[in-house]
Amino acid sequence: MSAKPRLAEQEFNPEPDPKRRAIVGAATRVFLDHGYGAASMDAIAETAGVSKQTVYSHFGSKEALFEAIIEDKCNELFSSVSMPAHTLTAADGLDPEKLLKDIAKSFLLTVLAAPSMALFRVVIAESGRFPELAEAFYRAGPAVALDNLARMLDDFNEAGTLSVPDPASSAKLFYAMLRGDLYIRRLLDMASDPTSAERNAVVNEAVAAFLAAHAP
Amino acid sequence: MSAKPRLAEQEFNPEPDPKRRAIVGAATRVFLDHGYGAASMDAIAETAGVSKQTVYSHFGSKEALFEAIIEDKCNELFSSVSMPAHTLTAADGLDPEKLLKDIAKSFLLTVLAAPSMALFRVVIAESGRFPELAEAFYRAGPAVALDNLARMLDDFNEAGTLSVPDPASSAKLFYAMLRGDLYIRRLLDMASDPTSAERNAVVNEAVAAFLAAHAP
DNA sequence: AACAAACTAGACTGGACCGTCCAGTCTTAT
DNA sequence: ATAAGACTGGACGGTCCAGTCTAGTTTGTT
Repeated sequence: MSAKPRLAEQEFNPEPDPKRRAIVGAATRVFLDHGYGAASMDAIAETAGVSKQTVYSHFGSKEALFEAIIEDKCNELFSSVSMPAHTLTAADGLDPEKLLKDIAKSFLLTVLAAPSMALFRVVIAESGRFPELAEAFYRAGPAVALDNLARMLDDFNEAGTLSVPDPASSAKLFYAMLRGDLYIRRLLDMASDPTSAERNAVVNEAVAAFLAAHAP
Repeated sequence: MSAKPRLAEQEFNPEPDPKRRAIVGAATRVFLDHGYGAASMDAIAETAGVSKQTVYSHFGSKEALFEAIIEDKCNELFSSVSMPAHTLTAADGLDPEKLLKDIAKSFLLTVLAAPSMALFRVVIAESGRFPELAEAFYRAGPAVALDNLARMLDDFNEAGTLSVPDPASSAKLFYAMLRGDLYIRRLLDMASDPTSAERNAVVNEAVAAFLAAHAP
């Protein structure tokens, strides 16, 4: 009934419902800042500059709004993670070191940034109450990244550039190496958004160790 | 005023106040199960089999109780992590592979178990509201583990058994390798407590890669 | 026995919050 | 003009909870 109260005013919409976008933006900020429990629907409505009733017209409940916001944010944040590897998979004859470094840099740039951290913290905190959100998060992010990297490592293995007998495990190991001390401290909100130099130090050490362990 | 209402009834206490212990136990369960916000003081009092006033006599507020419980649990869980390495540091002439595997197994056994996971989830979730708890967690756990491992790697480096030019960074890398996909899925509450075989698979792969990257 | 400290059970206050309702306004299409 | 539908702003019921208070009971010490 309340799924899509909006009619197709314009099929080629320049802005698909500004109120709805305002609500989504406000809810994203409030939920990611305060967590599910501490976020109030009044605060969301006020932040959006919208009446509370309007919030309930678009999203039926606090739970529904929360789920919509989290899934939205997952897709937004992970779109950069899932895209580039597709184009890279086909490219053979490339330097494994450069490619791994590019992937690692892109990964850390996304994952260590404040929005990803806030999302991850909330998803972890609510994984008990919203297990389906935790799974959606995993499938949209880590699962895709692991899949792409494993496929790429398999290419390198067959090309003889690297020795990767178990691409899936090696892909997991590679990303694990990138989630070092800095990652933990970011999760605990003890470190601020790192500089590219700090990220590169992690990238270089991880890639060097990974290459040493997978020399042909 | 309410810091220590209890007198020194027995200096050599066989059980330092059973009521207090009941409250601590109940609060630990409730806080770790439901998180700070969703935990109610009534539920804690009832679980402890104690009146609410007694809870407030021992711990002045919900915040104070929460902080006490979290710090308690940190010290309890990390006592196993901080102890063994002390005895190992002095032992030279040992096989690095065996030692690293022992450390890794002990680490994963502790860290992937349900109580550590529950604690970590809550600390992450409340790291914004209770930054000092996040820091206490880090200092009692990761910091100690990193310190001990770095010292040990330095010993191996000087003995020539391994090549470790930067022990602190290598220690971080080693623990990072252990926090792989299984760790993430545990954090997201998607995987149940792993079997020793599952843990050992992670250990073997990580130690092999670490040794390859630090061959003398 | 007397007394004080600790405890219990339950009522109570004050406030936050979810979700609903409603009277009235504004926009848009017919 | 009229009608339909979205939105506002505020009030409101019901629930939950932190923390306080009271009156009465247990416990241990002197």
